Amino acid sequence: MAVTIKDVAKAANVAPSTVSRVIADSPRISEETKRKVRKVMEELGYHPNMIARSLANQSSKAIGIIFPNSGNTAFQNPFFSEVLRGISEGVSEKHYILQFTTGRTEEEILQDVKKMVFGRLVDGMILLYSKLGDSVMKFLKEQNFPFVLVGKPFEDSEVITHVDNDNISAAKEGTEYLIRLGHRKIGFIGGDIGFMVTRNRLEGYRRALAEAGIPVNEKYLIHEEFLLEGGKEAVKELMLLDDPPTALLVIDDIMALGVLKTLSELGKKVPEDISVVSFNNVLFAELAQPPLTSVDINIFTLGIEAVKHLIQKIENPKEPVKRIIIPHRLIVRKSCQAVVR
Amino acid sequence: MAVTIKDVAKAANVAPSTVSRVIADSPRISEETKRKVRKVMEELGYHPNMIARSLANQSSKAIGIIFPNSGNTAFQNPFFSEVLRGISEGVSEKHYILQFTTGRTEEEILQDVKKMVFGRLVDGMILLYSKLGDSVMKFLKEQNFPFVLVGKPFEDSEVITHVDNDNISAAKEGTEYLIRLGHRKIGFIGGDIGFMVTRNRLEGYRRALAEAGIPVNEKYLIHEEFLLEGGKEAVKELMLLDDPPTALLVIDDIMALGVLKTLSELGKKVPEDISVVSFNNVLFAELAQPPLTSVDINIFTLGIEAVKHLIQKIENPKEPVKRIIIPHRLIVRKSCQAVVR
DNA sequence: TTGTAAGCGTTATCAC
DNA sequence: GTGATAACGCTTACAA
Repeated sequence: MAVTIKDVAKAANVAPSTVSRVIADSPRISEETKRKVRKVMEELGYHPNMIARSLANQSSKAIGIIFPNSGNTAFQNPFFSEVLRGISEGVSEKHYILQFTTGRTEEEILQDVKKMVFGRLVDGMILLYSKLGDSVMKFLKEQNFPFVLVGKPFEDSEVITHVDNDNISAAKEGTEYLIRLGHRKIGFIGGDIGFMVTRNRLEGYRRALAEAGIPVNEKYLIHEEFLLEGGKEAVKELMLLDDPPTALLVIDDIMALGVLKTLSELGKKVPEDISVVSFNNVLFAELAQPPLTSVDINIFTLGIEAVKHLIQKIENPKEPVKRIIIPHRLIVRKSCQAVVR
Repeated sequence: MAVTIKDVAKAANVAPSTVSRVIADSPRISEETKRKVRKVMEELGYHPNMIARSLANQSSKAIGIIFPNSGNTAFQNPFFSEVLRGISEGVSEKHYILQFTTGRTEEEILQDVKKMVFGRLVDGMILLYSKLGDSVMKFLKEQNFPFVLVGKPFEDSEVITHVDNDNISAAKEGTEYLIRLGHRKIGFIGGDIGFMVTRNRLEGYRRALAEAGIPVNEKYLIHEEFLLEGGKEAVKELMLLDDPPTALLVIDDIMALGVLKTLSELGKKVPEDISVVSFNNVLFAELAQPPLTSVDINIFTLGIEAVKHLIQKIENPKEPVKRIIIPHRLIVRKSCQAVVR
């Protein structure tokens, strides 16, 4: 068995409580005893048992991360790797520890979350998606457990600290860019309409069209749950329309890659035959052929801010609810071109 | 404060130990008491405190995952997302929990690992890389702490349970495929030579050439640490050689994407002007333009097997050391073509 | 079949 | 300044 605080105490001829105080660097302990105890800790190779500490402190100094159903798409999408990088960065600085849900269905994830919350395994959670009627968020709210949402809540947004982009503007700007290039027939390829991000971006798209006096053609609207294969059929249908779009707003770089592929199979050239704007600006946007014009949403920062405000909330329960909006920026590359008349 | 085992005991008129036994579904408790206690647990909304349980059991039922310096490349590469999916799957089944290192330098990571090990935060670890002189693995070995390595150890491989691909054969086969297409001038673009995977694949490449009687041209060998940008200059130099290669073996799909991009900037067409074979077969290999011929190494399975054997080792310390080799398979797509004479 | 009590390794509240 | 001692919530001999 490993060396405990008691072993140190014995060897240093002090009480366990003294050792504990030395560890906490309590000002009420003399420098001399501190030195002595530290020396013994060193010699014996003492390391604190975090589990015992958690139990005594009623705090685990750990944060739980909730992914959308990891089985399918989630881990595939670099968005999550990138928020994770941000989160990791923040967490590391604050000396917290990271814990993950591993469930694949919403039900399994809920079980994971309950285990973490009730099991006192984490002090707070970061929810990486906002989905209509999500039972996980409902649970967190009911329990009044500290959490921050990455995304925009469907309701109670005055009560839920969240960090998000202004996705409506982001999509509006992307669409406006296309309109400025002379496009009037613009398709929208979105994901599951159950996710807030899909809705917001769709809304931005609609507003841009409205302001430009372009009626929305419902045939131009596609919602696919699956990142890649799924979009295929839909895109084909879209392009087979009598009056196919000359530009596409695609909700996500990865989906855009799928679209690019389908387009190339159909013999359509980007940007010559059709322009594409997507979102997120993950690494692969730049690597695509052609490089994608994409709205950068600062994913890394999303992660950093999420932990920052979560930790504030954990350490001060009276912390007011906050809404953090991370700026976005259209990165123009080579996937768009002015419409030829 | 939440409801504890004692509250349940009191409400059910039994001893705390009885409640504990009911939770563990001990056969020594009568069905009747079990029913009664369970009912009370339900009513009171009892949930076990995992921290307390860990302390009493001296086991956290948690597994730690060690990433290579996450700051840079690691999270960017879908390899890690994909192993994680596998690990996640395995872990979820066994009702273990996942914990992460968040450090960015080897030193920070080592600190994270020490905290997990000494702090009793995890029962075992999965090391996701094999690097020459790595202090993290050294530590794990010294402590005789249960871990499994994803990759091939540099030394002591009889002592370290590891799950790996036969990367030498994988690379040999990839190279042979190119040779069969008539290529004799084949470049090798690898990553950090400090990683075992780089060395093994280079070795496979060398063997294939040797068997085909093709001398190795050292000018054709490139080692770049950075996934994307890094390769750029090197690839340019390579292609500017008097006698440039007609085919490239690239260590990783993501790096291959960078290579594809650079090639296209140089006006070189793939596969017409130059053939490319890469490794890992992540999602993006298929999505690339042209779709990449890549050696599938079953990343997901790598993850699944890693947790499986780790858990065996955790639950039975006498479990023998194992070496698990996951099969690979060349997936032919459109990035290669026979050499024109 | 169930209860009692000690113990897991800390921290925190009192005393002195 | 430092030392006893009681938590924290659970498991597990050992008794009964």
